[in-house]
Amino acid sequence: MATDLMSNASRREKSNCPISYSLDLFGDRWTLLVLRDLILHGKTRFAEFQNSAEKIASNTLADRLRRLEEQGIVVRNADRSDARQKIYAVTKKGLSLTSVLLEIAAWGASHDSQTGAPAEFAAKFYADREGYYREHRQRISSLFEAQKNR
Amino acid sequence: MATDLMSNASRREKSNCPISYSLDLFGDRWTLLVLRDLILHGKTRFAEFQNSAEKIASNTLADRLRRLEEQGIVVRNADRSDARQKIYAVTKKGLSLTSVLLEIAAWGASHDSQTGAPAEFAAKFYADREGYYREHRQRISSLFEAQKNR
DNA sequence: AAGTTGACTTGCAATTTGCAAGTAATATCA
DNA sequence: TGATATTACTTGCAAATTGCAAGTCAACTT
Repeated sequence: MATDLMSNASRREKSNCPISYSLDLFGDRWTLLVLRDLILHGKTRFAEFQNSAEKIASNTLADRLRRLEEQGIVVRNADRSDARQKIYAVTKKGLSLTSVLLEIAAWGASHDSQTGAPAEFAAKFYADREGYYREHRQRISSLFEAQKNR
Repeated sequence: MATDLMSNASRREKSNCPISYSLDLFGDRWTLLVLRDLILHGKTRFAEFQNSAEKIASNTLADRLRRLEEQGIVVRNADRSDARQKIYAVTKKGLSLTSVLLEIAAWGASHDSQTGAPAEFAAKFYADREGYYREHRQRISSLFEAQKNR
């Protein structure tokens, strides 16, 4: 599997567009799902990511985690009480992708008639994004704090 | 090239997650760049998309436009004054992806030291998203209005 | 000491993508 | 009016990415 950073985007010509830059880092089918698990579901271990409903392959997961780490979006630490386990957590840079995730979630929730998201979610989010962030900041940033104290 | 809808996501197990749903539709290296060109740069023709700095291959572009059309995110109309040309435009559903694009752009602009985005963009956007949307709504929705009147 | 667990890696087949070269239907030019 | 351009694609093939199943290997657990 791809070892060098950027191989994900190696075929695309460079541009100075910030959207293109972002997509080089997370514009693929899996990266944002891993970040969703980290940021919104509080998952921290390899096996937990594998257990998500979408069933990412272990080699792809390893590759995505490696890239995210190389980009400073996640950090990998050994678990103190069990050295086999590695604990993944988002950095501040990674946490700042929360609004991207929520925006994508709100769009999906509004357009997927089969969505599993709570019925009010999208409406509440669109009506007052800042309010929504404020309301959930505690929960979201607590994940980050937990990681800092390791 | 993939002809049937969803082949892009065929390998991923279904889930009821709205993020997963969204990524099935635009979680790849090219789709959001096409939407960027449509929504933020006002491009409307096949050749215009091909001319963007990232140099999408023509078969991939055709495939992405086809999928977006199948999903009701863009519409394709013949140009009245030149039947060779097709005019692509976003629908309301497509236009509602603007906030996703801007959120991704702001993140990229904040983290890419080489970004071509104006220096104040990300700061202004993060300081007051609603204000930013309000300020640019005219420009953005005019693209939509132009399409509606065809 | 033997078995289990967790986090990966490896090999190979199936898919997707990029590249270069078509093709087909207009439109424009001489 | 016939020849040449344009525009929006399609096609064939090579290269890159992904998924799947089966390891590997160090650290627990019993």
